[in-house]
Amino acid sequence: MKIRDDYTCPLEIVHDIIKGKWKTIILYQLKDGSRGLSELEREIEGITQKMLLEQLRELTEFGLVEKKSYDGYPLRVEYSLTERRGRKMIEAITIMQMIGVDYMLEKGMTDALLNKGILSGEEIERLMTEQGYKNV
Amino acid sequence: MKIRDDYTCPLEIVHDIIKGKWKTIILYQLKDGSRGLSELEREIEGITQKMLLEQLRELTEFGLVEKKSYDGYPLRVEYSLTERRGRKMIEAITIMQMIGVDYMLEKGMTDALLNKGILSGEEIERLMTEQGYKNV
DNA sequence: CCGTATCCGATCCGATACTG
DNA sequence: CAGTATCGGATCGGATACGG
Repeated sequence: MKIRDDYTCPLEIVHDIIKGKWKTIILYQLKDGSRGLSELEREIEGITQKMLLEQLRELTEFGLVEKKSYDGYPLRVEYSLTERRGRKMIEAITIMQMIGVDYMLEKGMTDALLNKGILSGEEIERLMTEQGYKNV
Repeated sequence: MKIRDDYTCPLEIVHDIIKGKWKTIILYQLKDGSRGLSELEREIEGITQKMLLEQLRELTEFGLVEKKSYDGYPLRVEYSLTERRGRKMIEAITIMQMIGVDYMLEKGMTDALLNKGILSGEEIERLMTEQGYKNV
């Protein structure tokens, strides 16, 4: 991606930073520590190597992700969140994920939440009662 | 936009919620109170009526924005943030805006920050010194 | 003032093949 | 294991015209 230099407000940059289908998912995957390319490819369901590299490059350009290469064989590369902006973005993504969870509870999409271990059955039960969402 | 019903993780929904060039800007514009369509059109530089309506509809479908219509002449419609999800999203957007501001400071794009009244000259001076960014 | 419809170039993103 | 190149369908988003 060509980074513009004529942004007129911070939210325009925000858009460029988070746009794309995979950015938030990649960042979230990095929140527990650095990862190699193939690890990410394995952990993120459905992503292709091309998209992964493309989005990682953009995230790096914006200073949210850091890349370290180690020569030798096999090649080793590590991607990780930057302290300054990457960690900060995780704060925002965490809030947004809560909104996503809330949406899924409202629409009764509880299976995915259970399967991915995001919430336990008890937590789902409690939250839905709390919010007045009907079980479907 | 057709809302899917087969999301497998909350971050997929997050993506649908925030994607599009104008969503965060529209939400941010609503943070200080409800707005009519033409007000938003006037306040958001560069947006077309078509995009505005499209994005407002999507934000409404996801429960971040609420729409109230009042019959009569002239027609009056008010868009506002929902307490439950709209306000929550502003928390995330605020964090992301900080990242955008930081990026602009690093790249020396201080004019836009001054012109929009986002930061004062003194604040810019202080932050740049604090972060070790060089004046350009 | 508010909303819909259409056309069309730009961009996104998945598939696939290939290199060090 | 890590990364590049290309192609083509789908989607996005701006311009513009029209309707309630």
